[in-house]
Amino acid sequence: MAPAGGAGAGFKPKDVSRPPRDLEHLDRVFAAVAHAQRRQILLFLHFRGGELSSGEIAERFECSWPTTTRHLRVLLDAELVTVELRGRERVYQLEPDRLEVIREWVEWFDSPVD
Amino acid sequence: MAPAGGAGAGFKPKDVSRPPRDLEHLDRVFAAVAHAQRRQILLFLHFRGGELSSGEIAERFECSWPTTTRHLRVLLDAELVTVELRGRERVYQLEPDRLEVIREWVEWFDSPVD
DNA sequence: TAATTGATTAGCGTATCTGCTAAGTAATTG
DNA sequence: CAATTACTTAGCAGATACGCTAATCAATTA
Repeated sequence: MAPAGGAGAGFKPKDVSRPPRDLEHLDRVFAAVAHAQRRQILLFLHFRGGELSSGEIAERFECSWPTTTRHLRVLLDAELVTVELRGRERVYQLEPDRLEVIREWVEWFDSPVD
Repeated sequence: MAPAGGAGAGFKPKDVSRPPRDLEHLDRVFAAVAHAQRRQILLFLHFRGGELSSGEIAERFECSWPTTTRHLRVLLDAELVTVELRGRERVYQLEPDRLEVIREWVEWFDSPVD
């Protein structure tokens, strides 16, 4: 047990030697949800059934469409969403399982101090 | 049910008209944990029993002490830690309950889409 | 194939973040 | 009370983040 040098993802014994990729991933997830609009986008996706086009998402926010596009890119890089091209639309899909790393991180604080 | 405009804290019906203070708080918490070293500080505090002096924390990290002091300030502003003065030491205490807002936020994604 | 629609990319300005070193404050020790 | 110890504050430089508008690209429609 040891929440790993940098970010402390909640992993099991066998994962001890995981490459830094995971820490980078955890970092990207936390960085992604650090912005209120990106959190909103994720929730919006959830409550709208898990998938929405760029336009539907951009429409929902007051900032410019390109700004929303960039937020979507950050969410994509964190793998919190995926995209699928449909005709000339781009449909973003929520990947709720990816949010588990956050939950797991918080759960470290439930662990006995020993 | 509605995760509130900006950040979507998990709150119950009676909280619907909470002032923006809560959204600001959620924002500060997410911003605070967005940095790997700050996440490490919280975990370090947890695994060391919940309280440590500035020196003990600063010692643990490679960056300069003032840099760590500022990270601690961010954690304080997010109310994830508190300080207590003891002689010339400053003892930081973990406030694990404050992490609940993160858990609650993630739990929105467990809710049925309806 | 020209025009339209849906969306991204490019590029820029400003603001915030993060790191550093140097200077300052406050309690304790000699 | 001077020196030391423990820590924070000030101030600066470089990197990132975020918002915008203009330009571009790709699929459809006329």
